[in-house]
Amino acid sequence: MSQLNKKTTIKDVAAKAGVSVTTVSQILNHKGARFPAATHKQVRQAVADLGYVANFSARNTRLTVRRRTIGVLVPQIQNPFFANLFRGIQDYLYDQAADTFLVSTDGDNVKAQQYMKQLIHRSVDGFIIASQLDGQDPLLKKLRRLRIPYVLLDQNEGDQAGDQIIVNERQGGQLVAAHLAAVKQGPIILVVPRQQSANIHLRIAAVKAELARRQVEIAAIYQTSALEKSAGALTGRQIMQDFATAPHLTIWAVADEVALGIIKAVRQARKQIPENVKLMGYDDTDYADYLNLTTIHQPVVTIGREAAALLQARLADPVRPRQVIVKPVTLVRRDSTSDD
Amino acid sequence: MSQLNKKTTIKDVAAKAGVSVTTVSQILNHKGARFPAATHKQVRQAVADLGYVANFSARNTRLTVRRRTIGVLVPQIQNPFFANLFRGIQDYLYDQAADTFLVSTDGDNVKAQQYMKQLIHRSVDGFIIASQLDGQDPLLKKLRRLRIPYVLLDQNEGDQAGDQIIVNERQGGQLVAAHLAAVKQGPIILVVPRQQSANIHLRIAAVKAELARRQVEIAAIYQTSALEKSAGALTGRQIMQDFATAPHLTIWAVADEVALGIIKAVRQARKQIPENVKLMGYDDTDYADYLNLTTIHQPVVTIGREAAALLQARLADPVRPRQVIVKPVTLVRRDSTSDD
DNA sequence: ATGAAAGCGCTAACAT
DNA sequence: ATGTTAGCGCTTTCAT
Repeated sequence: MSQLNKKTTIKDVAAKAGVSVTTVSQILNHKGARFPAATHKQVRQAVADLGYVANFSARNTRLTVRRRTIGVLVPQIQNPFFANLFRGIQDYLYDQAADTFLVSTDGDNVKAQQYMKQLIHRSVDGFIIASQLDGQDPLLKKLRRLRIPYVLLDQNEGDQAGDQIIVNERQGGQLVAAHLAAVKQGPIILVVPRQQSANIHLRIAAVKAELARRQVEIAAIYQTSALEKSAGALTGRQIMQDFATAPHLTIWAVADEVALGIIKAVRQARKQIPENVKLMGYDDTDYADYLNLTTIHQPVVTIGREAAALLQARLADPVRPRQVIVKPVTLVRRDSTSDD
Repeated sequence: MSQLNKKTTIKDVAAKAGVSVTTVSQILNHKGARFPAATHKQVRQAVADLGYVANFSARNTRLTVRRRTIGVLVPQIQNPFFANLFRGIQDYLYDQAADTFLVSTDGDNVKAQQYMKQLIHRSVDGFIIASQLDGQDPLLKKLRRLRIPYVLLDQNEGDQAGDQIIVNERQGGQLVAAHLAAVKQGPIILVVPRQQSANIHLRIAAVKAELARRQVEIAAIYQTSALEKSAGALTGRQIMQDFATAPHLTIWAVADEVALGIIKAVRQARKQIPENVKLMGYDDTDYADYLNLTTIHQPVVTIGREAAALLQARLADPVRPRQVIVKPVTLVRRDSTSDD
């Protein structure tokens, strides 16, 4: 059988085909027009027989136009929001001759740092970062120092260097507030994360401001430990306990995943949505439609595609003016806030 | 400012530090014990000043132990089942000095083929394949020809070459049937995919066999076009229409995502789960718990980790005997099949 | 303690 | 139509 380790090289192919390595290289790179069909055939045959694949690294040392490599950093790939973001990115890059290393940081910052370091060592051409990072984050500082371009998603401040795609959080917050005011039933409760990234902070501030403008009172604001279902369920249980005697409640959760946890808590408290509790989320995750959850739609697949496009443009022209794209959001009404 | 294109090389660093490239290389690769601290400092300083990162490809041409690269193929990263699988894989590989290219094939076989081709050209060391592929699939044939190792997930036959992790579908099917028999209320309906991969086929066959053994009748079997929420909803609507007059139904869906679509259809038909419809899924996706869906638990994160371990072992020893690991499943009872 | 030189597998310029 | 040679950026051997 075949040797255990030694990969077959272009030399082996050349020897087997009875030609020089140049001939093999040229033909395999579609620059062998001058060689007769017979030579092509011999070479192809030898390649097939030996199962030869050119060494990627060796090729790259000489090649001028290389296939690009992109690093993608998301906080949680299990969250369908980020899964769809990734789809959008892959969608675009697929046609653009680039491959993506995906890193799901899962709240582990040390891991994220180390992974990033690895990807940098891999000569990754650029990054798309959806994990919340402060502009002063050592990771971003490092990227800037190394002049590795990156596109930041959903972080409205703190970084003045990278291209960005942000969502109109002010508009989103206003839509939330207006809808809460319209469907309001019993006390209004907001569920927000303890740690607030810039964009989430803006979102919440906009909700508060618009409710205040409409003179609608907020009964309570609960802090949840993470933007995850389990954290939402915990907070939801607390709410149902604290407001056990209230026949009606109106709750807004900062993200659909959190709302999903609250749905569970409401059910466990043997209350009904929307009869007893009107619930609203944010993101319009794949699941919102199936859970009948009123929410704010973010065009996440599009955002992924545009982020990839932004990065690609930046790679092509490192000195083009910095771009910040703002995407609008829309309200999606579903039964979780309906009247009956 | 810095030049537009030219990356800084080890030569630039050497020049700036006033030493030879050898010295730089040695120090940067932690083989510079013999150099005095002063030299180290100069080199590090030059590296920092220039923002130097060693060219990955150039390094790799000489390096003996390289960081590994793994390709991961999943049908749909938005499905939390596969997102968690990926987490398991990344979890394990992270410590094992390997990085993963993720490809979500999204039912596009042409795209999958082309992506694979790219990854092969990238000298990917091995693949973990969760996309359903026939053993005769050209993709697998190619991998075998090129002697690139791969681990197949969840495909019980058709391939005798790669290591595999499979789930005990027979056991799963029996658990489903036993539970259906126990909670049965009205006609029993199965929802299965039109295209059945080997493992899904086994699962369904086991359900049928066990129901037959228990002399429990299946009222109808519906075929759904894909293992997706939207397909499930479509089929669910059809069921609710066909059985509009039945006060009670018992439905098993081949996957949680499909069950989720059915939940929506049931709700739209203004029926209640579990009062009117007892519903059961398969997979125990993150969402099943939040939707109160009775289902069969597959230890997916573990499967991901073990798949990665299997591949790593194979890379370390290409001639070790072929491994096939069978994982057990468990029934998870929730309210969607409860009594009241 | 340091560097010159060889060589990794490949592509490309330059003969022939 | 084909091969010889240089060189990519790096690591490693071997002198000094």
